[in-house]
Amino acid sequence: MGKLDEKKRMKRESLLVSAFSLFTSKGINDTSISDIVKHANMAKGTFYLYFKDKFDIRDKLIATKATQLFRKAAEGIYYEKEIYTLEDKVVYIADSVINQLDEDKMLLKFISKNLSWGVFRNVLVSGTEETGGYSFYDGYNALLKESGRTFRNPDLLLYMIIELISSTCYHVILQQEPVTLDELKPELYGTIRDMIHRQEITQMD
Amino acid sequence: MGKLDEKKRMKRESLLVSAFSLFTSKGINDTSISDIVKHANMAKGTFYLYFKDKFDIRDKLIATKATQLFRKAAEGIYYEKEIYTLEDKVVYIADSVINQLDEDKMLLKFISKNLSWGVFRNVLVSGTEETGGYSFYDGYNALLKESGRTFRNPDLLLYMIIELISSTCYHVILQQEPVTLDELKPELYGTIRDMIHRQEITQMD
Amino acid sequence: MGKLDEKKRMKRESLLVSAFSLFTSKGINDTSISDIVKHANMAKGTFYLYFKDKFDIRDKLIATKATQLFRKAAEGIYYEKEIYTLEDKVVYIADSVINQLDEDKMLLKFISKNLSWGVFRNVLVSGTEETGGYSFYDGYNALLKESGRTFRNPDLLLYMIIELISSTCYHVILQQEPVTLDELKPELYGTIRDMIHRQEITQMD
Amino acid sequence: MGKLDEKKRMKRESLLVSAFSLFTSKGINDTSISDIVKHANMAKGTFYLYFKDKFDIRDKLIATKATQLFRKAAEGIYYEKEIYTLEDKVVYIADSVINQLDEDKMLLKFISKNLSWGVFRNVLVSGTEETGGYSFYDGYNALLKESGRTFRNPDLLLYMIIELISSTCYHVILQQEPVTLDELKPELYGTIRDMIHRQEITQMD
DNA sequence: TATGAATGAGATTTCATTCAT
DNA sequence: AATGAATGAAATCTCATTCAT
Repeated sequence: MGKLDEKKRMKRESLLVSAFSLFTSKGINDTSISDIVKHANMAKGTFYLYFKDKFDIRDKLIATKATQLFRKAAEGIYYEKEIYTLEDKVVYIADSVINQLDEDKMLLKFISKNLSWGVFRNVLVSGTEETGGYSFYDGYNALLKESGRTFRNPDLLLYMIIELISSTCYHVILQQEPVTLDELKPELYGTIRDMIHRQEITQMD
Repeated sequence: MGKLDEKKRMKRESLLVSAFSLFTSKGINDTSISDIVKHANMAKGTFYLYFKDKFDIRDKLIATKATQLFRKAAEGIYYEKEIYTLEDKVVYIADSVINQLDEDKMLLKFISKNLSWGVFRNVLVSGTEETGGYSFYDGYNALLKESGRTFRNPDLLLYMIIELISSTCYHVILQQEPVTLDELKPELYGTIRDMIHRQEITQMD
Repeated sequence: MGKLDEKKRMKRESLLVSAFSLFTSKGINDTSISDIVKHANMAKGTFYLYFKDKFDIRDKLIATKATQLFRKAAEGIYYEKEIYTLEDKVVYIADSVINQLDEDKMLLKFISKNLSWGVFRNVLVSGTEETGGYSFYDGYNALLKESGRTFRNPDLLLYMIIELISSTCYHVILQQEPVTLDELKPELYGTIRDMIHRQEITQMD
Repeated sequence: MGKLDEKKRMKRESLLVSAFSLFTSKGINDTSISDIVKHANMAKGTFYLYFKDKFDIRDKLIATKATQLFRKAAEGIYYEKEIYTLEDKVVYIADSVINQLDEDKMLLKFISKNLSWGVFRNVLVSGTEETGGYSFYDGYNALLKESGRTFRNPDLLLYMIIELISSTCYHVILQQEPVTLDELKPELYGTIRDMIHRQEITQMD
């Protein structure tokens, strides 16, 4: 991580920035490696010193961007005093993620088109070079434990929440269809609370 | 529909079949028009007599496949005697769709990668040449009316149900991750029931 | 000529009209036979019943159009009373041709791009199906004879006049460069008179 | 000019040579980029490193060839002792150009089919990469000034001379029709002298 | 490390022409 | 005579990847 000297890190960063900019504006299919290096003011061959191909740089980008997104959302919770229940915390994080995506629609497009559960696990569960060692998954499990409550299948719960959010928000944010984001939010957060409740194992079970 | 003579209909059908087969096995990006016509045993130029380009044939395919899927699910309900409540009916249809996709994983891949809410509306709401005039949307609204109950935003309800199903089932069916389909189903159907309940306007509202 | 029944003549005419319209608006290279038949509301195969290929129909068009152009110019001279000298007559005809082309720039483009001296001879010297038996060349020679004067090489004279006119007028009419048509005309007509004078054999020669 | 390293200059030159050879033998329309690179022993993609498309290479060729043609003609005049009048000088240059074209009929075909007044201005008036900074137009104006005489519209004079030469010589050189080149020359040069005379402003004007 | 010229396979698309109906 | 579906050769252009410098 700290091994690469500064100059090399800058080149790599520059390629990532260019690729993100082009992927989100023209789409991955219509972005060529030529485009990326031209945008980054480098020679074509240089690309291959840092990345294997277009899909390699795409995956590195998703890791970086998704990590930033979730880290920022999770960090915010420390500054909030009045959030006590698990439900409130999960909804708080969800809301933060959604608001970030609403403000950065390019990011939304990019993440939604490319973030699959498979990639998600790789990115958020285990730290990679891109994530800087941060693991959202660990944070989620800490939240559950902290609450002192028990859940049947925490992985499934997380999975369903994430899929529900990402799938419903995409069109709503980009097209305001079939409802606006403000109309969607209460239903969405209500449903998330229901999901948590449904998964809880009470003493009576 | 009856306008095109049989031979032309067969050619067109043959191209659709070939395209579907290749799209699902190699992916749309890695399927060329050359591949499609070769697979269909035709000359390259023939493709352009029937479709504008690769995206045109893709859209026609989605329309066809999605319509078949939903129609089959909705039809089944007529043969079931013991389903009375709206919740039961919706879950029955969802279950039918999921089972079809579980049995035809190629179809699942294709639909999931390409069925957006935008396309969905075009396909299921209004009849096109591909749908043969069938409208799933009309059927859904009939179901609601039939139940005698009132809902705040039926469109939003349908949107959320469809997005939840399609997003959660994709990885579960294809990768059995993070749970198996049998483990997912009760949670999913429970959540769908919660969603319907949540949207209902009772006299006390 | 009168052999073809009316229906067939109409089809042929329709193809010629469509081709001229497309050739002048999009250029010959960018006009396909498909375009022509589509514009003429016919089936593709029909084209080949009347013409061999694109160049065949082009040549027929040039013949028709060039003949009309020169015939109209030459006819006008009969209605003019005050034109006596050969020079005046030639300039009169030249002026008429130029004015026709100035008024119909599509025609100018088409003729200039396609009328070579080789084609010109075929078209204007000997009557073809397209020219309806009219020969401008005969008319020209009659003019010379009528004047009672003798010229070294009447063919060369005609050739030089036609080439000078067609080459200088093209850009001037279309681009008004390097001068306007009104500025060009006196120089052009003066030069034509010089040419005639230069070619005349006087008794002193 | 000295910027591109030798190897690149050679490749580019090789493409120009191949294109010229094919354009003049088969015509531009019937020459494909495939033909050009095959003839130049290169890969197809290489063409696009040097030229935008077929029309780009054509324009570059015209510029190069036309410049060479006029430069050579204008240079010759310095070695001639016995040429004093403006008329003699212009006729000398015209004769040189015509003789060059007579000796290189491929060049004649290519230039005549493609050299329009618009292109001519771009090529001969202002120096481009292809012309190496040489401007025939400047040389022409210097000739006029040198003569101490005044002309109404020097641009028009040049335009008419060039158009007359290029249009009359094409068929005569290639087909010996309607006269041979030797028969054409005296008429042509006589007419050029008339044109110059006609444009001169004498004190009596 | 970095460069960028060169490659050539391959994708898309057009279109003149044929021929069965 | 007229049609128009089918053909498949051919044209244009792109682009990932290599490699000599």
